[in-house]
Amino acid sequence: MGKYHFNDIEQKWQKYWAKNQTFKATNTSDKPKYYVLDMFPYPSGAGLHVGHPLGYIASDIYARYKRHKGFNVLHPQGYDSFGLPAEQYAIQTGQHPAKTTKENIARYREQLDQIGFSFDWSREVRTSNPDYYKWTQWIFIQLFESWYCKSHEQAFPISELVKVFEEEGNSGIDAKCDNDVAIFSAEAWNDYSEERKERILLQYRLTYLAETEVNWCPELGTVLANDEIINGVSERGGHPVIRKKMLQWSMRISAYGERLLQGLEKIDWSESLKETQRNWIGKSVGASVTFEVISEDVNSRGALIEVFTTRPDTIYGATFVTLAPEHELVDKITTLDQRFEVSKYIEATAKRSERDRMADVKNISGVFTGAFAKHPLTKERVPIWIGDYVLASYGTGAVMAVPCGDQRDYDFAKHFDIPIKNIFKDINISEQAFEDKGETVIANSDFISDMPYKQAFEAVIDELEKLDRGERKTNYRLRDAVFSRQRYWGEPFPVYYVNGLPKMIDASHLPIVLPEVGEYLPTKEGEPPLGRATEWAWDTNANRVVPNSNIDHLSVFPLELNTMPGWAGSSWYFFRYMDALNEQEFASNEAMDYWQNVDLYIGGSEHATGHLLYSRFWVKFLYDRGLISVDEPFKKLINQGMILGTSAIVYRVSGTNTYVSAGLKDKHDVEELRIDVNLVNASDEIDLDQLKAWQPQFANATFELEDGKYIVGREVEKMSKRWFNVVNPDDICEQYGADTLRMYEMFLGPLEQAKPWNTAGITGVHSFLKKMWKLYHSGPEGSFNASDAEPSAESLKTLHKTIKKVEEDIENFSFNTSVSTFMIAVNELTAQKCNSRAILEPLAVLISPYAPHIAEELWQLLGHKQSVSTQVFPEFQEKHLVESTKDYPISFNGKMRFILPLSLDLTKDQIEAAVMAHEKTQQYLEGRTPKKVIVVPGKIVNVVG
RNA sequence: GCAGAAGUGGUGGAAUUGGUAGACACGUUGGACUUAAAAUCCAAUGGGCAGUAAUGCCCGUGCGGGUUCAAGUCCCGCCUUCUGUACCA
Repeated sequence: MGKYHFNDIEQKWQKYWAKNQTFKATNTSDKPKYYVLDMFPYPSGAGLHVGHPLGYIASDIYARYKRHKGFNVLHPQGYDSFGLPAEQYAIQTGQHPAKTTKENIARYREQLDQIGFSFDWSREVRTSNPDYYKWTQWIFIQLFESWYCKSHEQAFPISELVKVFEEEGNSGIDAKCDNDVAIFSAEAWNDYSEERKERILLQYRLTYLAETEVNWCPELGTVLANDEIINGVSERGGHPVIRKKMLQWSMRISAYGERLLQGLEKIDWSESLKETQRNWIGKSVGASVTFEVISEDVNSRGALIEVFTTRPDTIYGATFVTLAPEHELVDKITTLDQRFEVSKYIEATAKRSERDRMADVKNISGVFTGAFAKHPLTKERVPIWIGDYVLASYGTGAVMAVPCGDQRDYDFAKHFDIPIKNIFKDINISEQAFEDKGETVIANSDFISDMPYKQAFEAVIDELEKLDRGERKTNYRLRDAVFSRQRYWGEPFPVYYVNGLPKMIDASHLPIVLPEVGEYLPTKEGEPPLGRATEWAWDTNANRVVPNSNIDHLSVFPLELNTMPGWAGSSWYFFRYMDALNEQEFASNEAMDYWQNVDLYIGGSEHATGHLLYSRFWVKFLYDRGLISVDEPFKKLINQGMILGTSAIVYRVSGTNTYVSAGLKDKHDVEELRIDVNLVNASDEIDLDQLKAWQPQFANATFELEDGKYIVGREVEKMSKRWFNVVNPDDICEQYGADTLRMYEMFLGPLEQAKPWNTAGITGVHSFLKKMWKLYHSGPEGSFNASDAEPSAESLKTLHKTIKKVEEDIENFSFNTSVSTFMIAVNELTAQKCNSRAILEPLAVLISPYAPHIAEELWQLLGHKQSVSTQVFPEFQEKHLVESTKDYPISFNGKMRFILPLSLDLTKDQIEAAVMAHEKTQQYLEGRTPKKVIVVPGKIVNVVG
């Protein structure tokens, strides 16, 4: 006894919590609810590093704090366990991904438990478990069975759409659907074959099968989403990505563009994150304008080119039209004599990957089609060009080029010597385009001349509408999300094909379980890995999966070979926690009505345009269909900053096996190599024996030392296995304990800030906990000592200012400063020789969110039978400050402040300045009484309100 | 280019509504204890000047201006760094 044995204490209490299910949340309670969620981890083979728990510690502190405040807290955890790394490991080793995933999860769980989180593990979810992905498949079916009505801005069942088609046809429907849907009458619809009806409905469904141009990564053998591509190469592995057309499932997220944008207004997220989503949605308001193709050729005459512009006011400056190389009209309008040039150009751009195209944006390239279009207002003939600066995927894939008002059009026109017409009054455009709107008035533009931007903008659209040559239009950058992946380790689709048409399996037969395959690679024919499954066909009579050999296309049909992307399972998991064991529904209405949505969500900002956007989309959809009662998933969101690694670098003299210490590297031509940071001590010195044992290349190397030491260089970068800079929490827990780790991670700096991991300061936090222990063990030979004596006023003041500060810190998520507050409190109480229960008890409760294990132990020593974690702490509920103002004689309620001269040894200047200030502010103070006075010795009295 | 965030000691970082800048911690230095080391405890620690000393004065929050009795904090103009995004018409 007497000494702070953190390892014993921590194990003891972790066992206690598990055994007593201390943190199990109930779905019914008289208490107010609070839902604290972490972004669930992908269980990678490398295990947790010290960066992972940062956000979990913060949310755990908040969850524990809310329990003390009297809330019924839901604080669950689970695993996002489908994903590429397990699959790639399976490809290399032949091990089933389910097996490695299970092992990795076991390791994660062990590491998480060791840190003492207050998770309710009875609600754990794993996205790769059939009883979970059953509901992911179910939601997919709901999306398939829905369409989006733009006039109501809401999703409805597809059956209602069919009813309208049967009665009125589709001309009155304002739906978010494919662009090329033909208009039909009710009679026509009723005469269509079932197959044709299905094909039409597919154009309306919220998830639909379509030939889409996708980002195909040959190396990974899969399709990637836009946000999985960084600078034209795959996020994972950095492999090149090319564009390719494939039949894919897509999600009509574009239907929700406006609502996803509007919804940002009512949620408490950081401004930068909201801004990222706004940019991603990319709303721009403008007009669509139609240009008619004029040519002698009968084929192309009268063809209409639709362009989108945000600057209809500049329409009189349009001197040509540019099409994207992939534009569908290119082939049709190109004249005979330009045909060779055009096809050569298209071939050349198609070969270039997106990456290359992005890499040389400076190079202007394009080709003339030979065709002309009629300007809708001037009726003049303008040439039609093709240029790869126009993107097929944005707007209509065509632009009206206004060289005087757009720098890209300007550069293009200069390069190809196309006329530039100036339509801005008193603006010189001989050097560059004039892109500021509203800075000048329009000139040289018929009826809109002399109008300012806004007026011209409206006038042009009105005129175009009159001529039926354009209309007001809002364009979104947000594109539909491809939902098919050519992978094994993901959710199978509940889909089979009849004559190439997709059919949903009835929800009562879910889950459709991932089949076994011999290998996890695509087939020789280029089919996804599920193409290797021998038992992967759907028997519509038996309603079960049967061997492929039974396929007869009469009652047994092939199943979908793609799987769902990683974001499928993570887009709704926060509802599953509310009722994780429910076998009848994805969660019961009672559970969802009680928990509503996530009050506090903590996770990394890298999910800004992926998970966080898709989740909002699915939630809005589920809300539309009446399946849930909230339309935003996460009320408050905090992005914890990344903990960076500090890599250690050795310097090898080029072409040799000699390594020089960091101070000598400038004298040689050296290569930098990263070595395991665990071989280096706090003063950057390597243990050479360990290094030699670490990798064979160092065993026989020679080392040039400085002062008998080999000093490494340092580089702060992302913690990653490949930089050998990963620090595991296990070692820290063993050496200092979980409570130290928790407090130290908080002490490192503001939660949202990225910061390098550095163990240098950890002893400060650790010795604080030892001092804390000692405060409660002030008896002989360090024995436990608490008295029932009245606490001193001084100690009460220390306690209460600590309560106040810690509460404010937690509410503001500035956990780093509370650690300091605790240190000051313990120092003060130690100096006061305080051993009063009235102080020691609340202090233990107060620190328990941060250092739960030591708090439990002290709480028990104080004679309590119940866990400190379950205590509702009244002092947290009502601020309860000992009168700290009694040092100050005056009290004051107003917000004004004034300054007076106080002591006689002020200089004449000081007195004059102060008196002047006093007089100036005196008038504001009429009728007010000062609240608090700060005395600056010998100088000035400062009165603060 | 656009958008967002941030620049404070040797280091990580504190600083309510503008009110003693540098809390707290690391590191460093000195001291106590010890045969010694570790551990622990105590003291000093932004820079400069004056003084034996207590102490006093001056300068200091990226740079240049401004508002104010008072600016790390507010305003204007720059510089730098990080993060996201980008031929978005």
